[in-house]
Amino acid sequence: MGVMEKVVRGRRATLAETPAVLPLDQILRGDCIAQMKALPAKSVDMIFADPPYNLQLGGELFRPDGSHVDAVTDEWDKFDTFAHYDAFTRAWLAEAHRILKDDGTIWVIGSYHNIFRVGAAVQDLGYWILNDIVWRKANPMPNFRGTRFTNAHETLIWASKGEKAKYTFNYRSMKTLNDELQMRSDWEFPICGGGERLKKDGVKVHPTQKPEALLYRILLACTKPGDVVLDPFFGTGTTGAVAKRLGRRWMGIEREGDYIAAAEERIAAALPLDESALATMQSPKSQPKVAFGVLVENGYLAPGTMLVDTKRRWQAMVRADGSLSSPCGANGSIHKVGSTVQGAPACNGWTFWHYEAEGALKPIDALRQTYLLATQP
Amino acid sequence: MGVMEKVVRGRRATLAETPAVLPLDQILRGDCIAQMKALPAKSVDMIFADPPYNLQLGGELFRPDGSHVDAVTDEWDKFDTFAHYDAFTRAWLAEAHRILKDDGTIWVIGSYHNIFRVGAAVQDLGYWILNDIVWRKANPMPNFRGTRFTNAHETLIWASKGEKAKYTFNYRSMKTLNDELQMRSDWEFPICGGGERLKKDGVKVHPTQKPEALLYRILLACTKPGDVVLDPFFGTGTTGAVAKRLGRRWMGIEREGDYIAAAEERIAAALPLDESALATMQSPKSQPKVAFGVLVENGYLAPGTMLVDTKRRWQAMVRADGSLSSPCGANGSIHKVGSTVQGAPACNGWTFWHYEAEGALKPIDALRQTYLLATQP
DNA sequence: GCGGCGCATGAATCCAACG
DNA sequence: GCGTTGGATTCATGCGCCG
Repeated sequence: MGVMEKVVRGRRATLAETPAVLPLDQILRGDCIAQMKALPAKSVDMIFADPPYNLQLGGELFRPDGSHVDAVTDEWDKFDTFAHYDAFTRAWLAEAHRILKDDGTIWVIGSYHNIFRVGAAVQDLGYWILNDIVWRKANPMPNFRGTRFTNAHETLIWASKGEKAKYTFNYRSMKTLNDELQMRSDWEFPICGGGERLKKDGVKVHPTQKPEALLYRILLACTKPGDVVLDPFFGTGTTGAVAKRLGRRWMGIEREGDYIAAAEERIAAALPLDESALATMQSPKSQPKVAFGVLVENGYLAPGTMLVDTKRRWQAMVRADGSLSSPCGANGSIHKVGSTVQGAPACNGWTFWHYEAEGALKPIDALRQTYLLATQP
Repeated sequence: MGVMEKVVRGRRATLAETPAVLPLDQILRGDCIAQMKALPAKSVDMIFADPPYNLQLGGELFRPDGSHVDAVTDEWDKFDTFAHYDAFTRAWLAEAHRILKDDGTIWVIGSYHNIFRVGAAVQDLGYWILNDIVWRKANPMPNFRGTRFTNAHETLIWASKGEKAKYTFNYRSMKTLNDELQMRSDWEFPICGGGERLKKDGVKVHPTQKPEALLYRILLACTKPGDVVLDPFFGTGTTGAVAKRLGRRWMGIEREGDYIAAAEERIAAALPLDESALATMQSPKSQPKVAFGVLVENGYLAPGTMLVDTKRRWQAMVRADGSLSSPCGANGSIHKVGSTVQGAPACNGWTFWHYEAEGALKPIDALRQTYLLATQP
């Protein structure tokens, strides 16, 4: 379905905000620059871009056990020179700048192979960098030959259209998400795997699928419900799936038919959250801290439930007053018992303790998020 | 004391490695580009650089000729300003490239204001990026206005002189430092404060003094004792103080007299570590090599002994000359036969092949360790 | 059904010395 | 310079099999 058909789908489109010509909630097949050129100026609230990294990999790499490392060798990641990569980068970033609303922002993710070139281009094109964000990978691939530091992170750039531009930043939502501390510029997430990783016949569909948690935090931080999000390197549609879940409108541009097919199936299966769950936190006064005990009081976690850490090395039982009790005799708050059993000076109980749900371990912080989303007006 | 005096001080200087013309363990006063131009080519093992971060925050900016650039905020001049910063960056990076030994490396630290421009320049000048490292600040300054994410990190770039260049990386030291796990690309340190922070009349001497722990890890990872480290933006001399402590030679370039005075006092007070304390975990490859045949010669393993892998899927017989012979016809070194029987591109015979001892399988590498322990003084 | 073990795998710019 | 060879090198996670 091409951009020229100008079809509008979905529920939340508001004429005042969203030009009717936008092909919302669709994947546009083709080259990202050409497709962006067909979109109207100042029509998009946010752009998330995961462009080719230009990895410049050499020969084959083997693990110490002799197994072969499946590298990113796709044609779409190959560029002859830095100059070619720069020209491509500046071309799509310039189109992105034209399409963005004046109060819109752009996110770009990359690694040291490309992010410096991307960042310089972002600045040269007049964008104003608001933050660089580090995605710390909880489980990165090791450096098998012992020749460098483990490459354990990727970098994201967040920028507005210019120095004086206004932009959306849901400060309270981020602070709430971070246990009432300001959200920092370093975020930790696992790489995309398990049930979230799209596979076909047991083989990963896309070599670099991003975790939904990453997009969830970005969209929650920098967009409002109903906002239009464009992903010019859509891949298997993580941006679209999370946007649908969070009640945002989305557009994706992708060249590869296999990726498009996987993305469409995935997004069709995604469930939007309740309207009520989407309200973001507004002011500190209307947003008190959530005590762990409140979750117990409200039935999010039953007294007697056993909590464990991710490695099941320690456990503790939830008591009726919201305190924990461990078999070794430690009692107190989720934070205190967490630090005591570990012998650590401090511990964030919200992320340390996990409960069993649908056969998987989930941090109790997830329950707090559920609670907050459900109770905030 | 100027560079032209060509004084050599200190203990570890080796004529073969360190040209006598280097002004070692000194601060050179003046413009960093001019001072670097006076240093001989290929004479420095490592460069650590903490350049001015940027112009838009009102920091100092100098053109390649050393003249001062007035801060400007006009939109039209922003490009002009970036261009000047880029020219300055490329000028000092080019000199640094000339001064570095072919197996030397460079470190540059920066924030999102400048690091993308620096990184692009590093790549354009032919350096080969080895890692980007994130310094996660344990105690960053909060974002007081609640308009962005807390800027809680800075970025370092580590690069060799070119794609094929060799370089020093003390892998074992880093792994040991990190509790026997590979050192990752994200490091956490507190910002410089407390007794480490240099103050004069209660006021901090330098606005961006770096923590010694950061330099400690960098020098430990990428230099050997006696190596020459240059810091072209010396400031209050963190690089010099740590280099002295770790038994490395250093050179600093700095323009401001106040910084120089503070740095000289600080470095004079720094205590070098003991030789014994400087010893770090060594990679096995820097231990004396032991040929497998030596073990046979010395009776650690008798000719005719059958070796097997851990799962007893393959076996091979030890021959008198230290080669192996497998039933399938493969002959040669322990590595070659190991790779041949597996059909693998490579194999570490020392860990692949096992012998039977007391009813258990032990790797032949254990015999090598025994031999080394028995024969090393 | 549960726990333990083995195996697969992830945006990776991944060797050095010698003849 | 290039081909050959010695030999050094991995962490977290999810899944499936087996006892």
